[in-house]
Amino acid sequence: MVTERLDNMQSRVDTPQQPPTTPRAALATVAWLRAVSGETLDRLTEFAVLHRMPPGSMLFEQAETPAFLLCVVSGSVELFGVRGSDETLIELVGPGDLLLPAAVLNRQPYLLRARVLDEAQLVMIQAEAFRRAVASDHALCLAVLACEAAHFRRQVKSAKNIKLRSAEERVGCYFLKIAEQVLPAASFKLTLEKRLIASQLGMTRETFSRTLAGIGQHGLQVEGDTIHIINIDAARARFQLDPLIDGPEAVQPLAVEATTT
Amino acid sequence: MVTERLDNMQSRVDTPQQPPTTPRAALATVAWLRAVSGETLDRLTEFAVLHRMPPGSMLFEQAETPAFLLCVVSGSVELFGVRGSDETLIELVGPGDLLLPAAVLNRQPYLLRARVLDEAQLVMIQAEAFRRAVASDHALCLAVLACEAAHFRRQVKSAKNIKLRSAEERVGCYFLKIAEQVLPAASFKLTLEKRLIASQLGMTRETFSRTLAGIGQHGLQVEGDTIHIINIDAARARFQLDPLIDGPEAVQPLAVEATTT
DNA sequence: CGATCGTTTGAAAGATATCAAGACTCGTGG
DNA sequence: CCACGAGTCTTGATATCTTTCAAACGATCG
Repeated sequence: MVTERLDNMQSRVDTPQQPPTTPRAALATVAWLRAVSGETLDRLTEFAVLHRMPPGSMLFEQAETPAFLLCVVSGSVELFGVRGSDETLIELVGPGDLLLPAAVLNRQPYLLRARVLDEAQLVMIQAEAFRRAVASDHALCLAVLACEAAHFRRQVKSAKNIKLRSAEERVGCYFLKIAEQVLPAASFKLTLEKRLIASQLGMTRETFSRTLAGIGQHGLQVEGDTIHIINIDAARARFQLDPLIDGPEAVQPLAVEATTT
Repeated sequence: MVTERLDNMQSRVDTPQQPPTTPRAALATVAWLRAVSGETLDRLTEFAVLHRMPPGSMLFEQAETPAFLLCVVSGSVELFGVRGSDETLIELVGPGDLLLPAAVLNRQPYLLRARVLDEAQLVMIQAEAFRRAVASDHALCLAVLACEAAHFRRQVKSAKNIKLRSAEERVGCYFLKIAEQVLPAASFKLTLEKRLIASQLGMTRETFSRTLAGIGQHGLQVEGDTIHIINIDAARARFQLDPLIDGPEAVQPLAVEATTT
């Protein structure tokens, strides 16, 4: 039995020894900022604060103009598209990720609502300080670009998933993907509420729930929040994972070939 | 009567006096590269080529590893998600935009298939040259970041549109948005094939076609490829545009407050 | 003219959402 | 300790939406 966090958060294995206690120390835990100079990180965190927020905390509302750049140090944050009283989960954000840096950079309103899912530590950096730092520090700019590129590719994958696959296929691939990851194990537990998985996959909880039952016919037996891998080959036959949809999408620092001068 | 290009391509009004004849001149027409030094643009285009491609030309296939960065100078390019024999339009790209720079920067496979829609002029820049230039020129890095940010926000808007609205609402808002733009006019023509609009909006051509008929009840009468604005208030009452979904998303160069030194 | 491609339409099946009710979990306060 | 309330999950019945398959229509182009 293995417990697995979803896709965007394989980095769940992190849990640094000691949780950082200052904004500066928090940023030091972010892998893709490694190439950024200490001075820039100092400048960035000069007026920053490190907050611990309980689950359910609203971080910002759709249409708000960003005052801070938020960086998730630990825990997780859900980003919802909102329309009237309906919400749909657009992205789940985990340790080391920024919350909608595009809106902060462009001084544009947030397109999504952010709410804490698992108790989270967040670094809050003044929006203007962030913009200035990106504008003046090339290494930071490169790092943010890599971060933004990863976010873009995740969105494209999600769009393909929703537009090209049926509800059952989306659910099946979601589970099969986790199954392959934990594979020597015979079962795993969901770490995400079902209503959130359903929303992320673009369907109602009821449809998701029903699909769950039917999926037992394809080698994946669902029992509460644990999934038993009964017949992985049957699952593979029915649900074909596509790396261009289901593959991971980590932040990759820009690599340039050695200059052959 | 007004002819209008869609959303991503309001920049249709451009058509520079003389089409550029060299890669270097072509990049000079791209607005968001204005802050980039001439030397960098020279370096970028040293081994670049400027191609004119007829409609239907395949530019690259899903899963390919990028060899070039493509920049659209004129015309337009469709980006499809592909699964077996199914295609879905994920993004339409017009003059001044880059084709999936995220894949090029990260040396990752393309997630989409690119095909020329309207005859296009394209600058082809060696992928490695592009990466090196971004890594060494801060202004270019900033410009690409702004470009990528705009792309990300477009994807989020599209995801909200598809997950939060019904098929009829998506179609209605699509038309109403154009209607508002051309407003003193009483009608307008579609510049995009209906099958492409349908695909972009996440439905089949048949569903789209049927929805078209029903939409006449809400003040927008469809006749072939021209839409008559019969009753704009009825349309507004039924279809509520949301700037956080339907608003434009142009590339914005990073603006930093004046340094008060 | 015939071929191709995009569009429209019909009829039927299928997928998905909605509404409503019950089961279950979990934390709180009596 | 138990009962309660809130939230989640499941299940059933039903309605709606959407797709599928098929055919016909209309343009465009050699």
